[in-house]
Amino acid sequence: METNLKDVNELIKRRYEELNELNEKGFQPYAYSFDVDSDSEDIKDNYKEDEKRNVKIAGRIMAIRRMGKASFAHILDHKGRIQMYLRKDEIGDQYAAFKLMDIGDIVGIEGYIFKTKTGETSVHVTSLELLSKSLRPLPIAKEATDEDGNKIIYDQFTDKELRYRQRYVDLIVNPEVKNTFVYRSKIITALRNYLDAQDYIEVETPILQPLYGGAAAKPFITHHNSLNIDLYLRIADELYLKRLIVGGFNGVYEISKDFRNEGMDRTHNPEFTMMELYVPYKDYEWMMEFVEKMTTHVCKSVFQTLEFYYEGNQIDFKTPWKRISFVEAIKDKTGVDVLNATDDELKGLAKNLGVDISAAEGKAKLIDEIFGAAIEPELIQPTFVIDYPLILSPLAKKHRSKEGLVERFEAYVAGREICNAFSELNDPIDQRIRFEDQVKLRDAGDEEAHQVDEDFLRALEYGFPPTAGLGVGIDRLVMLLTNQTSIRDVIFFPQMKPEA
RNA sequence: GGGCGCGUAGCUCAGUGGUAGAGCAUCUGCCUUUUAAGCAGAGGGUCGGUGGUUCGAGACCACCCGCGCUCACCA
Repeated sequence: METNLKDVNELIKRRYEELNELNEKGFQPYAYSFDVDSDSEDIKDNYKEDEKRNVKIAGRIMAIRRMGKASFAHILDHKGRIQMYLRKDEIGDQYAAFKLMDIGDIVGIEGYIFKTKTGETSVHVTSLELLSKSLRPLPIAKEATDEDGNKIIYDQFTDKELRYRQRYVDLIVNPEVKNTFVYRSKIITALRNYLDAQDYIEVETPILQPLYGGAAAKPFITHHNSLNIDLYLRIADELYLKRLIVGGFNGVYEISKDFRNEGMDRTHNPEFTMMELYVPYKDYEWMMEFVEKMTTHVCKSVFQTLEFYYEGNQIDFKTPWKRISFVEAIKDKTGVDVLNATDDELKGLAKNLGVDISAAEGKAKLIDEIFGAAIEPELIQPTFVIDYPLILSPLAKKHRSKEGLVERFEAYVAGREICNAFSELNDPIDQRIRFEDQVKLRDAGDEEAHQVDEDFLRALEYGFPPTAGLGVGIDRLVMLLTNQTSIRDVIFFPQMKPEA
């Protein structure tokens, strides 16, 4: 047997030999199709003692117990595991073929449902077909059930590096991983359904952008060959979606990947999923209620509850959520009015809070750091933090009555931000001033300050209706609702360094 | 990027200077309701990599690679 596999070991070599033997005996090891008419869950849920219902199912062999002329095996399909029972005297040649099958092989079976002596609902196989021969050994774990009915898993595949690099294997052998991703999908579907039901339309805007904006972040840079220009991978969708509101849409949203060229840790992946929504003629007050209603819809439709458990905290999403003022919250906690404090006072406060102030150069960042250290960790139950300092928010509209503030809110849950929203700045003259202030910050060394987007300003100059805008970090929302502590556990293929 | 930790068989892990181990998985034999099936036997290793110390290194030292946790930055 020839193979190109460099790392052929005994186990893999053995499987190639079996593959050959199957071919020689006339068993096609890679089938074209198999008609399935049931699944493991249906079989277990709908077993009736007095009926030998016939079923056809397909799945991956996960455990084999051979006893000479009869065998038991478990197969895993998209719903779970089911046991099958095979007898040589009933399936003849196919039993010989089964001897050449392994854990990991994908098979199609036909048979009737029965219960074993020990009470496990199983399929008594009348026909067995190999659908795909597996050539690599799975990191298979064994399962048992203890006296109290708890599942015990032996030698579970736990190596995080391998699990992330070979997610396909992780998904096969760690069923709860699949669960989390099914929830992720359902959460996004629920969001989309809710937005569609309000008649907001889902749109697509450029990922490759000549200028980047809509957030404070460092971009990835790429190059277009025939135009011979550098382009940025978007860090946010905001500025393009607002152009569409200028264009006259009555509410647009986009669920998409954004890219930020920054550090990676358990809450940051270089590419991540954002949902942004813009609704004309509304303000941030309206948007707060919208966020409450949308979150309620997602929680109830996906999880049938508003109560969640996350990192040791019981979270209750019942509305209305608490609202606190950004500036007042800091003042109440520390006695310092960040709006009127001098730079030295802010630095002193930051130092007292244990903030590393060498990294936070500007006043805006200093204030942000202070909030992060003093207030954020206490925001366990859903809380709207409202009315941010203007200098933190170059795209938000000035507060209608409070000097130095903008109409902006972030919702916090379990000490983490889950969304960011504001009454959008629709005054093109003010927007230009804000951009110019950003340029000053950039010139002063703030790499994450905005660039001036002249086309965006031109769009505003045509007339941008008053608009409420919202951004939701989908990965973090999924983490919260599925009780995952690492973003890598809610992204199928998290960014990794190349394999050595 | 800094700090701490980890990397030994397909998987989970022992092994702190003297012949590379265990359980599961794999292979051979027996076994027609088993279920971590069982019984008897067998094979399987570039101990992440490269240098060094030593009579002798999986272990000690240096550097490198990868991963995890954490701090910094951010969402």
